[in-house]
Amino acid sequence: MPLALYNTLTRRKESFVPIDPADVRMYVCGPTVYDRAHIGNARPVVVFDVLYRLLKRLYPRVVYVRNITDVDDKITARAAAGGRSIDAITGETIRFFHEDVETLNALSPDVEPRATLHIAEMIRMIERLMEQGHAYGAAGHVLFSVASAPDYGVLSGRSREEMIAGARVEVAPYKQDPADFVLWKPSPPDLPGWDSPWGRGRPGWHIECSAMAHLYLGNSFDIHGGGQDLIFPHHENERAQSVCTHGGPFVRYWLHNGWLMVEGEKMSKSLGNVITVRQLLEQGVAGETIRLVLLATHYHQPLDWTEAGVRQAKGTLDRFYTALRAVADVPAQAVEATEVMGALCDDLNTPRALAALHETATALNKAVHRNDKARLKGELLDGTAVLGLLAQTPEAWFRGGTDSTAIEILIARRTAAREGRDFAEADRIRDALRQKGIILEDSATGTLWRRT
RNA sequence: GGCCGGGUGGCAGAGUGGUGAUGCAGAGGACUGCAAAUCCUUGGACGUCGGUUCAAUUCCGGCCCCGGCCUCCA
Repeated sequence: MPLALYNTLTRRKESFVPIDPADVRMYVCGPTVYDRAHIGNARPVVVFDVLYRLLKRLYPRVVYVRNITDVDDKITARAAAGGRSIDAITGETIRFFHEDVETLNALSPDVEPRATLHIAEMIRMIERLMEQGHAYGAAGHVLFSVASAPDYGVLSGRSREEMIAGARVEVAPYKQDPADFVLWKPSPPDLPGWDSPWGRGRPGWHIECSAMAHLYLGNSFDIHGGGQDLIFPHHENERAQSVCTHGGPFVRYWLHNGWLMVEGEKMSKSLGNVITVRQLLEQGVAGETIRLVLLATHYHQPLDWTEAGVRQAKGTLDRFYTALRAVADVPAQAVEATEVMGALCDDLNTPRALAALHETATALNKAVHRNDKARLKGELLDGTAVLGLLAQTPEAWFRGGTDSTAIEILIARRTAAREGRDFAEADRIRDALRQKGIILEDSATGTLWRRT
């Protein structure tokens, strides 16, 4: 099935043609590890996880690299404020990040390189840029010369003049050109630093991605992803560095996910409405529910995170798991969810894929013949698998973490009451369980229960 | 100020030059002791003003509103 992706570089949806179909390569900007992952961090993780799963179905080999930025002024500031070492903070935050990402059912990337372990590669790249006249030293810094990059600005769609005219930040006096940016900056003894030809210092923000992408994916690769806010300056600068270092094309398809809002407002520290994955989990929102909320809006659109949206995602998963539970005794047939694949191959249209899954669920609920059930069950499971959903059993989804013994005893008592036509007692037991968040469902074959 | 994206029914959210996705919520019905779940039926939309067209929610332009970026925020 042909895949089409919206390419930020051309501002068009294009058919995806890999450089080497036997070795598809993707790089996604990962977290800066100084704090717990919030839902804005979770969005690209989940979105590009779906793309990764899709690519793995379409191509025999996919290499997915997602970096970890573990040197950054925000980390340094956090360390200074909390009186903790940088290593303690980054180590803990990486552990937390992995925990959170696992609850979101995101697959691990093939490579997850840390910036601090690739300083040598960065230095080498900066040296090459200097040799080629794309970079210069000034006041202990090394700066990238934007004027030397022929097509600088094509990714973000802005001219150098516009950027300089619109700049709100004072231009450092040592820059030859106001648009030039830092490749390497000096570090005083109290800040993290590495020895380099330009003295003890630390890398600028963009060079780590250029260096690590080059190391693991080569001069040029297929897909580069990240949040929309990274288009400028991060990806524009990263692209300029890489193109100037290696000559030819860098990335074929640039993909950017939209911004996330909370209850209609921008999510920001100043508004105090930042929601972390951890907070949601502690409130009892399942990781799978979080994942579905993030996939219920097309990745390119802004996503408004709301309580209502969380409830709706939970309801959708209840519906899917209910359909699955009803056919627990029917083995799934191995079929491809072609509607879902078609939707995802159309620029990762997850809402359309979910609509198709709803229709499959309805058909499954209606099916009477065993072979229809087997086929539709297979279709539902295949489609949700690409989306990374329905990864658990209905049993675990509906009852996970609940002590069932007491509930089973009450259900047995209620069944006895019903058999004796004592509906007042039966309803009393049902209401008592409902108070505890347990919903009963009577059927011809017995009484089922689930948590709300 | 410059650049970019968006405005779809009560809500969420796709899509399309001409038969109005999908889900939730609402209404009615089937099933049930009553529920729950499930199934069936059903009302309801394309910010605004113009233009192109036989025909526009869909293409073009103006306007209004919302969001984002503009040197280190995913």
